[in-house]
Amino acid sequence: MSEQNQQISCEASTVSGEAGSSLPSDHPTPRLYNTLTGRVEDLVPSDGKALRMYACGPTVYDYGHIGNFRTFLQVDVLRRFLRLRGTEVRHVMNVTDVDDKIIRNASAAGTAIADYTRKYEQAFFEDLDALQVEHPEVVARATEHIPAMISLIQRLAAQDIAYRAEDGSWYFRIARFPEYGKLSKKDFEGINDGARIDLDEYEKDSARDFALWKAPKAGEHKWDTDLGPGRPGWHIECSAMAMQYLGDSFDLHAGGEDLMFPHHENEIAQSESASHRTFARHWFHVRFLLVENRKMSKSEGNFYTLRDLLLRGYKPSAIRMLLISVPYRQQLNFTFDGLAAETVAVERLRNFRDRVVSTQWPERSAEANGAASGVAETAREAKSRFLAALADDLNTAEARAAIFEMVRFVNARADAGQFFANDTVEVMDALDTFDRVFAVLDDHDEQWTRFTLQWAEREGRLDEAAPEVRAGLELTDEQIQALIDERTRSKRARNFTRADQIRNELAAKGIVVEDSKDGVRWKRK
RNA sequence: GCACCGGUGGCGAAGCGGCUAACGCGCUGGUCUGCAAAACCAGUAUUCGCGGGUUCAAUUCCCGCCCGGUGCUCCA
Repeated sequence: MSEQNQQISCEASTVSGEAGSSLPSDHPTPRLYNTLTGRVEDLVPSDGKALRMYACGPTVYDYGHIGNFRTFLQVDVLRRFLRLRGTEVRHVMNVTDVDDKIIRNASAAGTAIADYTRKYEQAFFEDLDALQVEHPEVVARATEHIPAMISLIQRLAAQDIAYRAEDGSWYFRIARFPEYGKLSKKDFEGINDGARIDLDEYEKDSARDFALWKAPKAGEHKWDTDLGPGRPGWHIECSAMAMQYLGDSFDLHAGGEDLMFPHHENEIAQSESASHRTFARHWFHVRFLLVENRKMSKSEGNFYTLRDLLLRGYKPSAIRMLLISVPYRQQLNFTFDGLAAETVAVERLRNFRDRVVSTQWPERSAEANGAASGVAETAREAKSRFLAALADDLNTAEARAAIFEMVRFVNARADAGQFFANDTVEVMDALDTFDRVFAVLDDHDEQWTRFTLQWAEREGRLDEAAPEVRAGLELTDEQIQALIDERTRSKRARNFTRADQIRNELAAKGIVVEDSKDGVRWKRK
């Protein structure tokens, strides 16, 4: 019924895509698990035009860690997949640039909070770039949306759902929102919270009531507003900005699993109490990752920022590949062995693309015309399997498997002399489709490693960089090429001792040399 | 304690009622190569945490147990 209507409206918006070869059957409707309903459901723009989504962004008080980035990466997979299908995306992300931690850290550093947060906000977007994460259409800073938050609180106050406590803070009256708990599936009916917490201390009517607006403590940064001086609560920030940019009701809200309660539950309570409409129809939660089988934490000593990993010599592409490859609803066990494995896996795909693009493939002869080598068919099949897997609740593991199977098959055909010039189109189409979501084939790794080293130098943290990383970037491309040319001359002169010496020298600096019929290739490991 | 999720080869990880249990990495042997690398071929889990049950048939469904993780406390 409604499902069918959605399908139709969705296809109408798909047609605008450029790829004429893409049949509708190649583009099954994306289905995604919805935390709110507990079911896998179709995900289509409710207005038939753009998918409106809100994703909780970073609190910019420090550098982002790999757990943060798993969430942003999975949201990136979602938006890239939607765009690949031709669905327009309107993606809003907040930047929380005021909260307790920021206020504390800024005052400890003796700087204004804006100066303190600017650095980390910039670093956050640099990290996203390193990981090839597309930027949202709208990035909204909390501190620039105070009036929207005030007016939302006022809407709630007008209904007596928001109330002012004695100290000037404003709270949300949970008793007025009977559906409270519907997202996290918690039942608050039987809870007698007064028995557990000393209410006077909180100046709240009920212990569960949460802060919308916090009265300032002495000397703290504050905004003077119609509600009185203070600063916004965390939850109201997302409600206000989501509603400002996406309307009272929109398609999807995303975030890490820990945000489900209380943050997202509170967002729902605030927003739906104010608007009397469904806030977000679909809720997308990304599970936590483990590091070496333990929860990542500073006390465990397994806490890694993206920059930590880059300084150790791991490539952004491998990190992206690893964090993306395990479907978002599964806990992912991040290990250094796994990261090394993904480095090789990315390498395999890049080698394959190079081979397809740079080889002079024979034209299919007239007599061979009838006998299909199966390459084009396999590529087409791989592409549709890839798309189907992603449409099935973003099964990235299955999706990449389809591409790897194609790679092995095509490599084998090519070795057997059964790959022809006109097969390239289909194979590259499958590969490009893969990469529009996975985004690991273009090599930006060296660029970001270099960038991170420069950053470390500025921050006085160069000693954290692995020696091989620094050594690998010592040689310029020109110097490397000169050595390779010398090696080639030595080889021609059958001076293999010198040739191998050069190869070993380069290898020590992380540069790998490969010979093939089509010439010498080199790359940074 | 209550709630939820997961335990599949050396590692990571799909599959979730019946196909030889994907895929990546690793390892072993081979082809190619001056040697490597890349690529390919062959091999690498008679078995899916443990014990019951349902079924003609279970890794896939149900029950119990063990182990790991998460939430309940402004950490993605």
